[in-house]
Amino acid sequence: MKSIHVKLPDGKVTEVASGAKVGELAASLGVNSNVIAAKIDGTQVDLERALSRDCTLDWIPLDSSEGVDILRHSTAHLMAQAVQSLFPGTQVTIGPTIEDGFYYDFKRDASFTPEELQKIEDRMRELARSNLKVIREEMPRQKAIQLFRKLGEEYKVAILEEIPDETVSLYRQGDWVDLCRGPHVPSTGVIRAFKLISVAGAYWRGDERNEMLQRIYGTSWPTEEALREYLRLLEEAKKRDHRRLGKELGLFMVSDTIGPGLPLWLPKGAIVRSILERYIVDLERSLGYEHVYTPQLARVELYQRSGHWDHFKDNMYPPMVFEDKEELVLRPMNCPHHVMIYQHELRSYRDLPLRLAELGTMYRYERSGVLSGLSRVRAMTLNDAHIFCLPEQIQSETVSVLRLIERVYRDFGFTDFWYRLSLRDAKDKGKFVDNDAMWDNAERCLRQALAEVGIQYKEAEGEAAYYGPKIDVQLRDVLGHSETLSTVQLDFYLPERFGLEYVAKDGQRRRPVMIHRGVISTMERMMAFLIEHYAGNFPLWLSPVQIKVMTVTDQQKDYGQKVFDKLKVGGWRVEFDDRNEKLSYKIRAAQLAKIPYAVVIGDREVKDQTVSPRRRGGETLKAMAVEDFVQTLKSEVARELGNELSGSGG
RNA sequence: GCCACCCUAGCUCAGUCGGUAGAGCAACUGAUUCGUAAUCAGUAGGUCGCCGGUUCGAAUCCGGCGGGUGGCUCCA
Repeated sequence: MKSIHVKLPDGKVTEVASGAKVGELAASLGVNSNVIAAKIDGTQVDLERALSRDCTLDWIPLDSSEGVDILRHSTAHLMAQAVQSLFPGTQVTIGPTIEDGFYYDFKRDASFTPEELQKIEDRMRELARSNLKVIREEMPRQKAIQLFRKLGEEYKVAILEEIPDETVSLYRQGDWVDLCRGPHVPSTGVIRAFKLISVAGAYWRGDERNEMLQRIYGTSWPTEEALREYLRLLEEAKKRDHRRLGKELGLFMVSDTIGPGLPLWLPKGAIVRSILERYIVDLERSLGYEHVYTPQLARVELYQRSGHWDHFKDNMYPPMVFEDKEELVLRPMNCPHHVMIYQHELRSYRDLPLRLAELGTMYRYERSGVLSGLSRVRAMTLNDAHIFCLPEQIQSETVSVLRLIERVYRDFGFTDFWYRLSLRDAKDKGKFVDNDAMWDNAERCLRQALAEVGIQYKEAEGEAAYYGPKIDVQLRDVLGHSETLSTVQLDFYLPERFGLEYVAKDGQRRRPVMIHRGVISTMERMMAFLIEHYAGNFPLWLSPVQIKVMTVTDQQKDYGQKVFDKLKVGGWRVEFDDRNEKLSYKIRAAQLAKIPYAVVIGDREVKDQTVSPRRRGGETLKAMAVEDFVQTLKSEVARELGNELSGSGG
């Protein structure tokens, strides 16, 4: 019998008989029983895989990221097995792993009820307990097609018909079989800590023209503790949800009567917003942006000219018609308005780059199913700017926008984000402007800028704007959804459509380039992120109410009022709680309202003409004069602005 | 827009098998004057999302519509 050399993870080389199984080698070496799969020369394999040549071997333990992924995939299989045993006639389609879990899409006429979900979970536990061996089997593709056709699995047949390989692999556990690349856990007994989460509709192959399948989401973990911890984190995340905190803290509301996706900013939310607006406008002005105001209505012709009407109509509200003459639309974007400002006078190359910025309110018709709190709305105010520049300024302008984005994120302490280079889908002719040279050029410019700043990014085909490619910055909300916060879009198209010109050094008329950019997104979405980011505990400089003055008894009302007035006049956002309640009751209320400072006033403070501040969270400061307290506040704000807003760390 | 689920007082939620609504918190009134996360008592508050149907009778059953939630699709 031939023997082969296997290099183990510790670097040692061992000799085994050709044909020995990976799992047998693991057992003979006494490796951790947690190992559920392995990698041969970097390719994942089951423990049942036979070793047939010299190779390098790595173990995949259950609690490694690869191991958990395999576990979840196997759990998806277990669920499909349970579903098909409980509901004969249900067809399987695909069942991949996703972050923190898995799903499987089924074709079944009825949808799954919550009770059925529970039944499925129960059946899964039975199947797991019976510890079925998971067996891989390879067969010619045509034979597999016959097999699944006989089983009535039309979707699997469809998938098989598109697989290029002539040999495919199946996995069997008990009497159940599925088409799958693998690898899988050696037996169902490995699957212990799982939970089915929800049912949802999903289109076959993700195309809404196709039939809708029933998708079941679930999660699976190496241990019960890990599962419990995950479920606990989910609960925690829900408490940070901006929709919940927005309601609890009185920041914003949505009214059915006004309409979905049209949020109202309550006084406290409006304070935060106005501070944010001042922050970004000041920052932009310091960087050479000029702010403008433009109207929210425009003639339809404007958008026909800009191309929005052809490419963006589905997201626009229908026009308002006046006496069959004039048609006006609510604007979905203000780039054409800024184009008009550019064209208002003859521009010289010396005027460029011209950076026009606006906090502009836009209206976009979003399909009802996608609306969500403040992060997905139909009326929104964008932190928008359009940079008109010379072609040779593209890179430096793009770089400075990227630096601005990085600066702002540092200021607010955002760390969980990534860059996406969004490109067109060249096959989708209707969706994107058709001009290959223009797209290629724009794409090259963006790549160069990203390289200059040294930014890592992922590419996404089909995510571009209709007029050009863009760099998007994706942030994750507390529930794990990724949303675009910032964007830099390069546009050769609108300048062409509107015939923009500048007078070059040689006196010739030339065409400028436009860069569309948004840094803090819309005020709505930024607010949503900030609420979740701070879990409602806004830093002092942003907090809608900064201080709550409270008396211990009615005896201190007069002095309390004086303290309150002094702070109010000093420009602090302060409230006075002089209700006839116990101090601890008032403290609790202030804490729940997430107010940074409670200022306690009792007999001692009246006598000494002091205040006793208590920080949100419970830290009590020693009694001090109001003036000293104000100094404390001032230095705290300075520290926040210093650290957060200069980006100097901290 | 599509699939599923949900909608009861300002908020969070009970409400068995159909017999015209209940709690806690908040609000208000009174008592209490109490020093760092809930003092006690009382009062008021709801066309049970809306419209229609079944029924002697509907928060409860059925249908339609609206809104929300989780997904799908879309996402400038």
